[in-house]
Amino acid sequence: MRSYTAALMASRPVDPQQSFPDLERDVLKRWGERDVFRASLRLREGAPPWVFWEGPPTANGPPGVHHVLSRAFKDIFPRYRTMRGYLVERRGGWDCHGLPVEIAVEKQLGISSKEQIEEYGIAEFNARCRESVFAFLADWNKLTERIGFWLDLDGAYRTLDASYVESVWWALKQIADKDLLYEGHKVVPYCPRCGTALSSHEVALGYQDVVDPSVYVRLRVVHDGGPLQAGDELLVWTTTPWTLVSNAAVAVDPELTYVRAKTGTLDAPVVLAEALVERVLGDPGAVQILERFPGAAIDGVHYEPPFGYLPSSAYGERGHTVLLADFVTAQDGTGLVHTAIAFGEDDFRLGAQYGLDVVNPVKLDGTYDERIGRYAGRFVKDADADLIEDLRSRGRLLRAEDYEHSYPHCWRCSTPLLYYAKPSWYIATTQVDLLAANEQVTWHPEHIKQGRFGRWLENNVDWALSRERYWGTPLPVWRCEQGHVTVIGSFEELRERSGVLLEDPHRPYVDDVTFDCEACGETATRVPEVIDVWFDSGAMPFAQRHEPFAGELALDEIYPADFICEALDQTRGWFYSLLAVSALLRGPDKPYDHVVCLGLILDEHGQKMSKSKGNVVGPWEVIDEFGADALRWYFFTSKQPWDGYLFSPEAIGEGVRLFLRQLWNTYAFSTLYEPEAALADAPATDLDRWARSRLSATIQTVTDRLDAYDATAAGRAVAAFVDDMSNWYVRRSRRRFWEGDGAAHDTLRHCLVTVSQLLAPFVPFVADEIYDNLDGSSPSVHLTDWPEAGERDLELERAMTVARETVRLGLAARGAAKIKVRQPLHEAVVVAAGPERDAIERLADVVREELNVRALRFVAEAGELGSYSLKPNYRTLGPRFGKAMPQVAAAVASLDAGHVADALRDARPVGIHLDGHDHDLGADDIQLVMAPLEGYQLEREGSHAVALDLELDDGLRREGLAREVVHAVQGARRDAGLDITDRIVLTLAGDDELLAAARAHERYLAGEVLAVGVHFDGDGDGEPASIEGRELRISVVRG
RNA sequence: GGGCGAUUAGCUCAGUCGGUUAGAGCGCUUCUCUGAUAAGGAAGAGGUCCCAGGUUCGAGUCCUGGAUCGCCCA
Repeated sequence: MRSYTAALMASRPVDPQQSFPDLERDVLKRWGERDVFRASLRLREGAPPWVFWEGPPTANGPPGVHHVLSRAFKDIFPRYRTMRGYLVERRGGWDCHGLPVEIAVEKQLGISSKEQIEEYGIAEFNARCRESVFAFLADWNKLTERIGFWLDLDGAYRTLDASYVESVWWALKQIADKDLLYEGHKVVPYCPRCGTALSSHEVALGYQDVVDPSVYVRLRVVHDGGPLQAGDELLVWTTTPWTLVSNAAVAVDPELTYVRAKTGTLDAPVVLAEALVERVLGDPGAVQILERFPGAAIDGVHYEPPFGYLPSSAYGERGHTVLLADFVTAQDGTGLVHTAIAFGEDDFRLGAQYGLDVVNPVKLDGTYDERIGRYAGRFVKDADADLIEDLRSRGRLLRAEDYEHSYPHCWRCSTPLLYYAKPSWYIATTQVDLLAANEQVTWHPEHIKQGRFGRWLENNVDWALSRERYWGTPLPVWRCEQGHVTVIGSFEELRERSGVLLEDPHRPYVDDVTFDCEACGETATRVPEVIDVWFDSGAMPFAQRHEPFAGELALDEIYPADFICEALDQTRGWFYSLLAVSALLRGPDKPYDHVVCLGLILDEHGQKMSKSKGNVVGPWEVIDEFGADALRWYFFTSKQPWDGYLFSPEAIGEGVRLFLRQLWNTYAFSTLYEPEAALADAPATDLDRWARSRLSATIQTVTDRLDAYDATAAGRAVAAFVDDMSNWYVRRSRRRFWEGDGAAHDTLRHCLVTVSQLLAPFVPFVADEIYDNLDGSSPSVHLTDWPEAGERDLELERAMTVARETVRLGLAARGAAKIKVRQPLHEAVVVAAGPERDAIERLADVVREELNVRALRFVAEAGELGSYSLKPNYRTLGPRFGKAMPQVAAAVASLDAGHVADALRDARPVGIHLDGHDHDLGADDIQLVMAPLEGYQLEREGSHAVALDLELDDGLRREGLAREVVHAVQGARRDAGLDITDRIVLTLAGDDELLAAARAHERYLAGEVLAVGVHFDGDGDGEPASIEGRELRISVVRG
């Protein structure tokens, strides 16, 4: 066992009022001076690696408190693993490309369209993007450092670097070589303002509740056919009237039942799904059903389109006819679905199935082209009202109303998205087994795997990769006029073909590079698109190292990461792109092992934080007031992180008061007293052994929970131990510290130093300060090895639990009797038997002192103080007796309690009779419960009770008064502003009985108040005090 | 409309394998202790464990349905 005596002498004095933010700034300085982060990596050189990947944020906006959340969790596990002996490299990274950056620059420039960007010049525009993307880099770095997130910021990877781009190209080439990169003509969510298609994860970011028109349109049947006659009207429903101008067909479910119905208000019969008659036409009594038939019966029926701008022939043979489809439902609308091939995914598929031609009369800026007559040039969404009016005036409208629903908008500019058939480059992620890769990942919380993420992967569609934008990794696809496609996988390959070695691979420079097509010799030029930024981030594992060009690590040495951590919104973002890129390149092996998935941060009322609501709590205001440790501690321990947080400064302050202050004060106390030479080798007590055993238990729990990525339970276990130290170990051991007991000092020091190690991953600043002052044998706690749990003394731990319970009961009894703890009493009578009694006897001194009684008397029989009643233990008996439990309970209740108590004490079984069989019950099966006798002041719980002898004799009363005098003098010391270790000369005057009591216990009094001299001849001008109505005058002079 | 999650004291949260009388902290009331602690201790008030069914000897816990909230998707 190590002695801390030497270290003690060297320890700095500790300010109990220490400001944590100030302390943290000092610790940061020390880390800098001692180069601790780098030292922690050097220390583990050659050790087995434990791989962490930083999901790159974009630094073009200031970091918020939710970034502190993810950065706190990105820090705790790497710190822990480092202490466990792994080499944990932590490279920072920045996501540099993408629309957010372009939007910000557009705002700066006061422009808002692609034309304006090209007018401005792509080279200059991208140069501005390059600057703007790091506009808040300093803020990010400052915050990262301030919260103690150890990350290699100098060596951070950047997705805009040429080396990074080249690795991304390499990956795309690999994918193309597997025939998984293709250009498709698909309906994509498209932002007409940004002029680009959006990926599904981008669409997910922009759903808004909006009110759209909901229109029911009547389409006149042209020829008799099947159950229908010319002039009948097909009813279709849509919430996008602007697509009606390019209506190409009507879809029905072949198996659904439709009706031809006559209403009171319309001349012609109408056609719709039977199930929707009432919803669409109202009062069913006023509707006459003429025919009922399945949808298949009207296959091929011709109708007049709602608008005549585009002739049926434009769509081919089946233009403006009824088609059979599998996506029609009778959930809403009419059961007949308006189909505009260019503007819906289902529509497009159906059109392809029936061989309809794609006709798209909407230009890329979202306005109608010249084919749409009077609407040409108008933004489609703005034309809705006029189109509806047009239908109404021509008798084609059944009804138009408002319809509130959630509709996707552009996540950056809030423009409503259009679904739009466009050529676009895809990665065939449906051809790789993403589910198999996910299967091997361990998610925290578990349900993400099969739930949110797994369900989403099951419905995975091909990855729409291309963006018709400027600031991004250029799609490395060149195409000649013959349409031959060449995918370039490196700068060197491009140089070989074109003779150009790119310095900057971005647009517009890369756009100028051409070469002769290998297949036909014609000139190949690059396609104009850049790629989805999520592909950039998904390529981060190898691109951050410029692999495979650097040639240091193979893919299977790079993958998988041991740990990644991001917020829940990344299920469709980085979690997906990492998984997909890995699966595309290396198959179904897991890309990452453990994922901690964090929840959202809401304000204290559960509202989203937003600038417009003014409820945003910034990271700096919290850190400046409470410190980074406080914020970290809150995130780690206030709740399970994936459930999200109701965030308020008050909640953080509570953690400071209840945990950090308690820890700090315990630490400060440990530096107040020095061991006396004579007591340096004092023997360890049960209390010492208890503290060390509890420490071992805590090490076990914290290690176990951190291994399971459960910071919450781990942190709470440390807090519980710190509370045990502060409110029990130190409280019960104070006198030993005053006296200079070496064993007590060593125990407390050992516990605190070990706690500082356990806390190092959680609250790295306070932990390091405590370690540095109390031990300091290493330059930082973060350079130490994680503590090993020592042996535990389970019997002693259990005994202490019983003893503390006994104290609690005794104090409750005092409270009930209104006898202050200062007043000593003769004895406490404890009812306990067997191991409980052994436990209390073993720790009798602790119990006596805490209760301030001279003696403990044990009563094994309940009879003297109360009587036992019996209760069955359902937990043990339930599984054994099952349905018979009610009879067992009755049998137990009818046993003689005294007899059972005797039997159980002697470890003899108790028999009950049930259904003609005898059963033996043991001590675990029956609980003895105290029932009090009348007339006794006692507190009981379970089988265990404490009663107090309240009789006072003169001796006890004098001692009680002496304690009151001590209490009063301590108050006077404090009022006089003395340090707690100052010696005094004490002069008392006043009530004779008080003075007599003080005189009788003079040595005790002097010892307690650190008096080097006590005089009882005061002249009455000391500080007045009143004890039980008696007057005392106290004068205190520093001695 | 679908998926996932949540709902336990005024507030923030625990609650293991289904087991007796559901816990902690904060806040509140009363009392108390103090030679580290703006702390600690005791007592009190505060609960239809979202609702309704079901399974079970026994349900906060398992099942089914529903409500509300959040996120995601249509």
